[in-house]
Amino acid sequence: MTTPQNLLSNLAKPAQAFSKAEQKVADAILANPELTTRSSIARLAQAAAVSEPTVNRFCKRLGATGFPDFKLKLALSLASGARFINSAVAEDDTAPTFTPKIFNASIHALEKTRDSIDPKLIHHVIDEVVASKRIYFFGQGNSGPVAQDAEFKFFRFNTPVSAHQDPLMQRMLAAASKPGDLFIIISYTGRTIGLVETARLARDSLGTVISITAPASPLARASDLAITLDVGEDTDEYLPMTSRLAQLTLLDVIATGVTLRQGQAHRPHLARIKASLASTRFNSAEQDT
Amino acid sequence: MTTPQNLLSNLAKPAQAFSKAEQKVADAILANPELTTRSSIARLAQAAAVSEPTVNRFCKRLGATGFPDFKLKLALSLASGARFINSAVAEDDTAPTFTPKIFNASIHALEKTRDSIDPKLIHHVIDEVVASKRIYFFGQGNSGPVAQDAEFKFFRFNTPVSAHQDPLMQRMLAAASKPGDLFIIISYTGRTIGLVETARLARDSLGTVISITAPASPLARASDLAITLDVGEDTDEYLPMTSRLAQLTLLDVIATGVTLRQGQAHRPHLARIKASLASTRFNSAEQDT
DNA sequence: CTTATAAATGTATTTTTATTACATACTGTG
DNA sequence: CACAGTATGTAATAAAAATACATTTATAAG
Repeated sequence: MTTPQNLLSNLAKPAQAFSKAEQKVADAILANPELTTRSSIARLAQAAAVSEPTVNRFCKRLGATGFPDFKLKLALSLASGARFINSAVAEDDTAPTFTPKIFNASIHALEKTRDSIDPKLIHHVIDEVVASKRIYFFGQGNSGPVAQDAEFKFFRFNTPVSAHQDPLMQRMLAAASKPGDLFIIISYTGRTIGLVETARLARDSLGTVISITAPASPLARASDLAITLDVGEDTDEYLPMTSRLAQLTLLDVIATGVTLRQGQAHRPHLARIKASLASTRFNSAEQDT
Repeated sequence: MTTPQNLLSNLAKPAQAFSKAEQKVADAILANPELTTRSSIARLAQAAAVSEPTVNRFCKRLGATGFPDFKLKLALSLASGARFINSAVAEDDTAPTFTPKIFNASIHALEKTRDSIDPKLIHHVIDEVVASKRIYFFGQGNSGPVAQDAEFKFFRFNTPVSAHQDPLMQRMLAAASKPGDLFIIISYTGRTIGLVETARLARDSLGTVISITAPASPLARASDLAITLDVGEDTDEYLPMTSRLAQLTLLDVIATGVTLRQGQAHRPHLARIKASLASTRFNSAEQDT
């Protein structure tokens, strides 16, 4: 993806030392950025009540090579929802204002994750999943539901799978592991003592450990493979959730990869699962709940 | 946000009846779309080995008003990751190709949800949450983990909250409800018989029911308030997951709204929760797990 | 296999748009 | 208040895009 230039927030920044005429240009653009992306330099110059070269200089000052390039960058930063990204939710926000902010933060986190994932690593993880005889998903606290979700996702494969949130259960299963057992451990911080110890136990007993966690964390070091997610997290106030979306999507990527690897083999199995759900629905059944 | 034009996928579509020269233009653009957004019409014409008016006509045929407008739209569809959106994961995809596809599908789902949410409805939902004395999150199957996640999220408020996935438990709690009890029921299809009955039971007993579900579904009709999500779902093959991301983010929006409404009041409570987690971490504690 | 006709493409021109060079008007400082 | 130095505008030039129109190419009827 193109580097987000985020022109727009630069424009609005009061710290920017614009000259009088340039400020007029900035104001005119801010008044209707959408329109600006489709305007000619003459039109914008008129709207700002300045001369055309002033507009041109303004564009160059902001890092564009000229007016057309500026319009392009502006359009790009408009498209990426930059309008809200940098602005955290504030005390005086109301539903119409904070709703897009939160969605945009989530979108931004997914974009960031998408651009930072190493496909080779994913490939290796899929290898491990396909090779495994038994899969355990472990998570505690907020990551517990993620593990559970993964269980549903991986249930369609023929490999036995289960999710566990209870630390004692996790520890027992890890200690009893044997080759062919795959432990996928999810932890945003990678610092939860219980999970790190569990990972070590599992490897000591010859199980394989894959973690989805923070870069350079104790858990990452204690794993055979670590998919590290560095989603710049929300403030102290608002509990982390964007990381969970990234984790969930990542697990979906892995599940999809496994599906593709298995090809046609697993499909009858899938059909059986669907059929078993039909009777729990008011007609026109779909696959989810 | 701007309507995604998705020019790019139109370009690649083989169904498009392009003439010989126009096909050359399409190929030239597809060869390097990024570059095209910064090219002049002359440069592109040369790259495609056609005349300039041909390029211009090509642009108009694709719905642009001219070449500059075409470049703008192309840049926009490039930025929105349109490269992959319409292209479902295919049998011959490998990790480097399907990974961005899945992330983009998720991003797209969130964008769609963001643009379809009615802030007034969110406002009402927040009213109900703030007014409630007890909150229950119900979900079955894939939505179970979402309910559980919500429990974590809402735990920081002083209102007692719990999540339940067991149908019998759900039914019992619903039947025993009283005014002040708020049931938030999550179901992608809105057709799970057990959940719809549970909703009715809860309302019969004077509890309040809010659902996060499909538009015009039995569950939506059985609820006091229904937040409907219509995330065009994945194919039959790949189980629905984008809907869950939308649900999760939506719950985050609601939780944020409640936080803002409560203002400073709940903060000591939050601090206490954080302190209680500190000892489970390897130094430098963060808030998630 | 012509030939008429329409569609497609290209050439040359005009119009629009952007940039540059340069002149003028400000701003602040000694 | 004069003199840098910067900021802005004017006018000319260059670049880009769109148009009008000519030519070619394909298509179908005879």
